[in-house]
Amino acid sequence: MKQIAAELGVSVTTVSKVLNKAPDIGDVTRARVLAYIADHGYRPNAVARSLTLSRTSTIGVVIPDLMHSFFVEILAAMDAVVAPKGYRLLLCASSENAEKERSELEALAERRVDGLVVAPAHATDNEDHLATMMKRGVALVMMDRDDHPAIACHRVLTDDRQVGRLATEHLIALGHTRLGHIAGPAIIHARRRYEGYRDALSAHGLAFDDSLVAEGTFLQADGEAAMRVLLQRSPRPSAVFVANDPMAIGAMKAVWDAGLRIPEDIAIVGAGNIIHGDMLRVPLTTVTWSRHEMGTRAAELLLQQLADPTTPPSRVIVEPHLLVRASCGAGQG
Amino acid sequence: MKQIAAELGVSVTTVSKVLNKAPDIGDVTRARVLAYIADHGYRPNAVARSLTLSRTSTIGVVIPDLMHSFFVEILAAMDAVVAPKGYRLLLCASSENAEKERSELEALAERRVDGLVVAPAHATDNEDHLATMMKRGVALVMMDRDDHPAIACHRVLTDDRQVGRLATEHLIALGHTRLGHIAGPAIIHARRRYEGYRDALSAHGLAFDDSLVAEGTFLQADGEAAMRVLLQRSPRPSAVFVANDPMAIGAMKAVWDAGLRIPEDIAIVGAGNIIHGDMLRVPLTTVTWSRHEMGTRAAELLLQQLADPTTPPSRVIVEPHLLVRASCGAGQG
DNA sequence: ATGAAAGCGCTAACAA
DNA sequence: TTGTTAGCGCTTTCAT
Repeated sequence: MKQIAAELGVSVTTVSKVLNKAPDIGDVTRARVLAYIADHGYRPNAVARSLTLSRTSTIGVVIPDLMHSFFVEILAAMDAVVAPKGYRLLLCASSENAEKERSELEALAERRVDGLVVAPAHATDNEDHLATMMKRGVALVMMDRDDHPAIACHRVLTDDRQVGRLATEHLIALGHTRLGHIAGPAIIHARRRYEGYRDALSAHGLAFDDSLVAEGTFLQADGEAAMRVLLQRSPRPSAVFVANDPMAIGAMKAVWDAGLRIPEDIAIVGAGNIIHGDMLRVPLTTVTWSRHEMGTRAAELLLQQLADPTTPPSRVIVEPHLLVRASCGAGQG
Repeated sequence: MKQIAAELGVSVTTVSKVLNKAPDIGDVTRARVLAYIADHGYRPNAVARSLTLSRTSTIGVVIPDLMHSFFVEILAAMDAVVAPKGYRLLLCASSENAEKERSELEALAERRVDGLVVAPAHATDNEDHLATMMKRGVALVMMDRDDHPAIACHRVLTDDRQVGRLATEHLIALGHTRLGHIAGPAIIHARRRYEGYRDALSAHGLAFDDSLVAEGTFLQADGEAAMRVLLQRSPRPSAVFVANDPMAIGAMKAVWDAGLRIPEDIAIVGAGNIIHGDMLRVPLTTVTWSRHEMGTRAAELLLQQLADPTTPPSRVIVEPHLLVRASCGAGQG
């Protein structure tokens, strides 16, 4: 393409300089080049540019669930800080599946993204990839999830144990004593929510009953299946803390399919404040924290790391709080 | 990197051939190379590869609303057909904004995507870009929206006029006579839904009342604002066809905020079958069509176009049908 | 103020 | 079966 631009009788170097706003270019030449570009509709080739610069101005983002508004909101916040700096986001979904995640990470590695924001789908898998990418100089931020302790990267998280506590204590305050939990998969993030649940139980002298805990992968379908299991227990729990909102919605479905009512027969509290959670048949009480802050902080850390790769890893915690709606019953207890 | 692989005393060509599974390579050499790659964790540089091949194996996707499950479901379907062929999707959101769309299209052009799937946000803007990209040999599929008639590309659509008819006739069958419409923006797709609404009106001898039509951009917030406008009319409409589900949800919010009931005071029908539409406080009656089929067909057409750029443009229509839930009241009327 | 030359990591003829 | 050579489109010293 620049060949063609050399039709103006200038060198490719000159054109390149014009495009990069180099100062050492004559005004007339610059004008000529700009004019030519304007009406011939030339677009620089980012691929070639990336190759020479060994920099793609692209940030890979790997999230576990594209259908969950939580991650999409974070994404939007990241994009807002990163786009003005000339970076683009390359979005990948792992579907809470370590293998899919691996293949996405490999693709991102081959594409030579400058940075990476990931909410890992698994506690141990793919750690090699993450480590390799860091070693290669790819800036890494771990987002929402806190596994892979050996990876020394920035982390933007919420206080998951507190999430579990807030949710469970709300239920307890409402007078429930037979409390179930639908847990997430075997990652530390889910584990902490579970621990928060147990914290609250023991803080209030309630016995822990193993049979009242079911497990899912954080996806809606699993929440439904898990709730069906809990409904088999007798006596069944009168209230359930579900580890995230998509599963909570699945759980609600299971409750209604069983002909029971929320919250009269069973109270439900989720986490993550999914979109339209306030518009549901029974508005979902949930624990929430700022997606905007998570996305913004993650993006800022990423950019900082890109600017100065020696920045020591930091750990930012976005505080959660309870959002009371209708799915646990009337008042604040 | 291949320099380093030439540590094995072979040429880069040889390594390249191994990676591309060329047949003319000795078994022992192949094995040695593969072994080296395996334990040195080498990843080919897709940027360089793209440069030589002038092919990125990337398909750009521009959708208007990342928070709308409709598009995300289509995306998932596309990914499922395209990924096994070695293509990756590069996702961009226009937020129903022509300027944002323009900047995303420019970025995709610079990145030299091989193909493009777009649901255009505007009837005329950015047509130059689309045309230029086609001229450059980028395979283009227009998805869900049918503007830019001058662009001769594949199109995967639903029958939008029929969408409007189905929705409106449902309302009429239920006995409503004062029918409002919350329309989408000035694109043909929205216009057709509006025409379907008018078709149904006149087919049943109902007068069209201009004051009962409000307009939004397809985003939820606009649906809410538009419904507030319609509620000012007196008498207000007893039923409203909203051009898509996100706006329908916004509209529901406005109705409830005004202290009215759905469907008793006002019936609502949407279009697009948004996720959790069945779980809303009042389950949303909507017109639906297969996102899976749309995504699959779009992806297949894209691949075909990539394989044979001379393929004449085709036009596939995915038929819509009514999905009755509760937001318009009891029975089938 | 402008340009020549080298090189980013890869693939594709074409030779050997 | 393997290697040599020549680019892909760009940026970047370093001369001029």
